[in-house]
Amino acid sequence: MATIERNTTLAAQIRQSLEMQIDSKLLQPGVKLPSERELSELFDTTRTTVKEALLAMEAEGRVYCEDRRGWFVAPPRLIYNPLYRSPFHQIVTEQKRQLETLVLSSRTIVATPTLCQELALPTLSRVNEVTRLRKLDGRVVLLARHYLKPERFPGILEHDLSQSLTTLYEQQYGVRYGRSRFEINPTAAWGEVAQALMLTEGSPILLISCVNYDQHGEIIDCDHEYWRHDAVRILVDSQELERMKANTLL
Amino acid sequence: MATIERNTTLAAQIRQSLEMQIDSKLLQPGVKLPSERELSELFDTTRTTVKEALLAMEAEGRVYCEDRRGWFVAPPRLIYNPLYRSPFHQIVTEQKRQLETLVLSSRTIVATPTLCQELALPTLSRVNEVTRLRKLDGRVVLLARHYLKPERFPGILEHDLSQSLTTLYEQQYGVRYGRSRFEINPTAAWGEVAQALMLTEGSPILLISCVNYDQHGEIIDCDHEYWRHDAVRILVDSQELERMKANTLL
DNA sequence: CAGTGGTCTAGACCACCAG
DNA sequence: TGGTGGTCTAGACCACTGC
Repeated sequence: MATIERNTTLAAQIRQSLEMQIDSKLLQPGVKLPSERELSELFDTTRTTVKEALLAMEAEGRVYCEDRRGWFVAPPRLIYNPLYRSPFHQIVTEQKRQLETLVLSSRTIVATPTLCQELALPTLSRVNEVTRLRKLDGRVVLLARHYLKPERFPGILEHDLSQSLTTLYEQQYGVRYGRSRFEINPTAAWGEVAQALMLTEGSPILLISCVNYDQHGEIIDCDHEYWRHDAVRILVDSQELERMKANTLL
Repeated sequence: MATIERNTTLAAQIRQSLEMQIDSKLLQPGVKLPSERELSELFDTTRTTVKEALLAMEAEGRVYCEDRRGWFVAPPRLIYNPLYRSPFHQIVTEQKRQLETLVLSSRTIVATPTLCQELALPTLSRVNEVTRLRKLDGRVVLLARHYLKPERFPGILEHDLSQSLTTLYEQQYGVRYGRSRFEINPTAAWGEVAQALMLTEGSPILLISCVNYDQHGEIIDCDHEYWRHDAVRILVDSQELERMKANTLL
């Protein structure tokens, strides 16, 4: 919550002013803020200073920016447990939110060295790559690239890949997730990633990389998830893991 | 790795130029970059543009800024598993790095509503708060605030709190960590946190909140860890958890 | 085509840090 | 005290979006 404070900098005053509007629900999640130019007139300053305030609020996850579209009030973060490999759709609906999945591409490629290492493959192996964009309540929040071992999922690229891969694995191939391992890196978005997430080049994002194993401990696939950093909150409970295990192995 | 590309923007060219120097080890981790003014002359541009390039590199974790001190080449990230509650000193030395811990304050306070909830305490309970600053290879990377249930650790504030709390708990109070639960929030640094981490107000950071339970499933303590976002890489393996459990419970 | 943010210029004054 | 980044001004042109 924003509190009234004596603050030295102009940018801090702009921030507080906007935060008070947001806290008081006068500015609702998803609503577009006035343009940088309008704000700079409102606060009798320049775009540079307004932008500085907005960037700090963006870092905090209070507002977000869509490239050349404008600034918006950030909705609540999605709570996400990367170890909990249930269908993503389910995770989202349990939080009473709406998911949309777009398949950007699906193809077979030669694995990069990093991928070979992650999937424990010999060099120059081929892998299936599926790139999907996910929208939360209509907003782009996640670009996910899945890399599958082709021999485990023959012909999978012919299926409808906008559905849950978890379900597809299980129903079509009898493969279920067992243990998994993930890594979180705060980093920046460039090129395609920035474009897909509608971010400016160099914006901070969260990169979550998962490696998944089946019920027999064999590697199934891995994925690289590029998240808008304000859209997610990671939550991991070691106890929940026990329950998951019970569910998976029985 | 930076590759030579035709890039449109000046800021991107500055970035690539600096990244090439870093990749080629001409600029070693920890080394100070030329001042913003020098760089702007070097690249025949203004401080604004130089700063834009530096901020993007900071988001990526290639460089970092110390408030009013200058810009430095970022050292490799520390690999950190928040579920793995072994002495932090051990985690750091295993990665052949050097840890320094400074106790900033230790006192008894009235728990905030958030804290009461996290620790499952009645409202207006008192808790012991220990604030510590941690340096990795001489660089401030983490401000950690621990909140302990006072009745579990009578007189703990009299001990030397710059040592491992894990060890202190076990040796002085016979308390060992069992399960735990953590949460990761990308957010921004304000006030004391920004100051302690030598960050500009509003810089992006990673907030990791942990709640820890003892071997009997009772809550022991929780902590709020404010990390410089470029200093850490979270890694969690569900299998490792099994081993941990075996170690803790036997 | 009007409006948006993205990028960039060429300065200025300040607080703070280090020698 | 000289040099650093922090903050801020008052503009400009551009690429792209959305009507």
